Order: sequence, then C-alpha cells, then structure tokens
Amino acid sequence: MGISERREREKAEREQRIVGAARMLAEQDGWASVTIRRLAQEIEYSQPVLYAHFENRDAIVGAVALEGFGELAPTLRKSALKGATSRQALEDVATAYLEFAFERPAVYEAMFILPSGLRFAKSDTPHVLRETFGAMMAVVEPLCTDVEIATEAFWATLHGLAELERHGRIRSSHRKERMRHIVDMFAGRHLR
Amino acid sequence: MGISERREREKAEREQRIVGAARMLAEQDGWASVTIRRLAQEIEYSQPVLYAHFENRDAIVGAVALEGFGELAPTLRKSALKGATSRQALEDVATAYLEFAFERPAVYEAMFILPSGLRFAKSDTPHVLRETFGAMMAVVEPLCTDVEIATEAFWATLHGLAELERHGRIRSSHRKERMRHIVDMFAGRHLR
DNA sequence: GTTGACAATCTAGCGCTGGTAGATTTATTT
DNA sequence: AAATAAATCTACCAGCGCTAGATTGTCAAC
Repeated sequence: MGISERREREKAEREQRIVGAARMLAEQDGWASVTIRRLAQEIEYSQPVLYAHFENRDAIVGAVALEGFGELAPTLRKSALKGATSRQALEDVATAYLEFAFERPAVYEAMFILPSGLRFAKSDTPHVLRETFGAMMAVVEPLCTDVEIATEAFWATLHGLAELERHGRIRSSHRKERMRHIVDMFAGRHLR
Repeated sequence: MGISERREREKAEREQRIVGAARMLAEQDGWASVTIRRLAQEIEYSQPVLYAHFENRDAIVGAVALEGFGELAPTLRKSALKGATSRQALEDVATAYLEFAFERPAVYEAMFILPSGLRFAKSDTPHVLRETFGAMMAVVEPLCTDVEIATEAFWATLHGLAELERHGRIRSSHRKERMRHIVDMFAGRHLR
C-alpha cells in the first residue's frame, strides 16, 4: 500500500527540514542558538516531534556534520584533479579544505568540534567520513612513505590552521604565507 | 587600616577558590558540568556572590585559561633548553605542548577552544599569552626565515594534532610517528 | 549604648534550556 | 459505527545563567 510509503516520504522530508533549519540557524546565529524549541517552531511542530527523528540534540548536530562530509569529500576530490604537479594538488586540496572551513564555519564546527555522536576511525564509520580522509590521503600519497601518518599530520595541520584562525589566535592576513610554508614542507620541496 | 586589606585578601582567596573549583570540576566531569550553582555550592556561598568576582561564566573560563598559560609558557621554555640540537629543542617543545594538552584537557579547552573573553594578538593581550607564543617562536627561529609565519604554522600543527586526537579523529597509537614526521618537516631535515 | 549608613550576602525569581509523561486528536481496521 | 493504533500536542520536570530586592552583618557617629 502506498499510504505507509507516503508517510515515510513525509517523515524523511520533515527530517530534512529539521536538519536544514539547524544548519541555517547555526550558520546564522551560532550553534548555541540552535535549540529544540526553536527548530520545532521553524518546522511548525511541537518539540516532542523532533525526538521521533533524533535521539537528542547531539544527533541533530551529527546529521548536519554528515551532510558536511557529504559535501567536503567531493570538493576535495575535485580539487585534487586540477593541479598539474603533485605539489599543486596538495596545495589545491589544502586551500579547498580551509575555504570550506571558513565559508561554512557552523558546519565545520559540527563536523570536527562539537559532540555529534559520529565515530571516526572505527568499524562503523560512515562512508562519507572515510571518503573525506581518502581524498586527503590521495594527494599526500605520492609525496611520502607512510601515507596514513602523513595524512593524519596533513589533516591536523589544516585543522589547526582553521581553528586558530577562526578563533583569532593567528593572523588572517597571513593565511597565504602560512599555506605556502606548509605546503612546501609537506610537498618535500627538499626532495626534488 | 588593616581591615579593608584583610577583606581584599579574603576576596582574593575566595576568587582563587572559585577558579580552582572550576578547574577541578572541568577536569573531572567536563566544562558542561561547571555551572555557577555548582561552583557556589563548592565554595559554600550563594550564586550571586560569584558575580562579584566574575562578570559571567565565560570570565571564569578565562581565569582558568590564564592560569593555564601561566603554566604552559614556562613549561615550553624549560623544554626548549634541554635539547642539544635545534631539532631536538623543537621536538622537546612539541612533545611538551602535546603532553600539556593531553594531561590537562579541560585547561587546554579553556585556553584554546571555549569562549573565554581572552584576546589574542591584540594590544591588550596579557603577557602570559605573548610569552607562550614567544616560547614556541624561540625554537622555530633558528630553523626558518620568516619566524612568525613558521611559528603560527608550527602552533597550528600542534593544536590540530591535539584536537583531532582528543576527539578520536586520528589514532592515539601513532602519536610518536606523527610527531617524528612533523618535527622532521619543521626542522628541515632536508637542509642539513 | 543606640542609631543610622553602608556593605556583604541571601532568597526568590525570570526566562530560558533539553527532555519526557500522559492526554488528545487523527487515521485505520474490524 | 466501534475499536484499535498511530501521530501529535499540552503540560510538565529539573536545571541553567543571571538579577532584583529583601535581609543580615559591620562599623562609625552621636
């Protein structure tokens, strides 16, 4: 019967509206202003309805984070293709990563800082998470011996840059210079 | 008159008790459990008393953060002295930084992640903050041309390592290898 | 010693939060 | 049409940061 199917479709739509509203509010006024009540108001349902979709507030953050990974992974993949040299590919991916972090700070926060219930580097890690790591690994791979170690280091550096700059700890005015310095190091300017 | 002096002394003591309690609670059960009510209970006063010491909750986080900088800066300075080579000094400082982050996660959080009202890289930046940056700069300096850029990059990398590992994004089991990889890069193994 | 001023401190409250129990409405099946 | 099941809401809980206004305690002047 098509009735239950329609119901499921409607429920999925509503869920998407919740995630969308959370993302919009977070991007607009920060995650602190994303409350269950506010979201309920936004989708025009009462608060308890939200708990039929998500176990708790963290799970909503997690849903936004997952959306974010779904966008970041292909973005990085594409950036990796343009560059002629492997050094250029590395720089392009790094730049794309930081651009993502600065343009969608709230989503980035959900992905990497806030408690979201997402599990990394575990057996049940969602595909998009692995895919994001894989995209970074792909550009690091031709430049080193231990790929995983190097990728973790590369990622950590990018994350640190994004976070310290977002919090005003380092000078936004020197983003480019820092990037060159770092890419030079990772690309192993010394080896070629 | 000694009375008002005694009062000031008592007030300063009480303030220290607040900061100490905040730090302890945060280290024990996380910052979320550090509430004004809980702190008031801890120092055996009513809630409003806390507002005679701190403007708001963030200011308490800031006080803990400042304490943290007061400890991190000399720790890094000392680490910088032991090593025979400049590469060793860099590694020692990096190791000390990460050790600090992992052993006092709550203090580290207050210093670099939570809103704390502290202002970095500004004219009214407290001395201990500048001193912390200076300690890192000192070990980076002999290894590069643009010191400030290199120090920001070094710091960002350490911060990224600390954060990603603390959140289970990268494997704690490979901390040492990552460290070697990174120190090698920053020390410019290629140049000597 | 008593009184009045002032500071220190507390009680009680506001509007908000995440989360839930139980009533009520709506839809489906018999 | 009546009974059952699902969807949804109202109303609440305990706790939060923060504050207004009452209350207590301290000290100086008379």
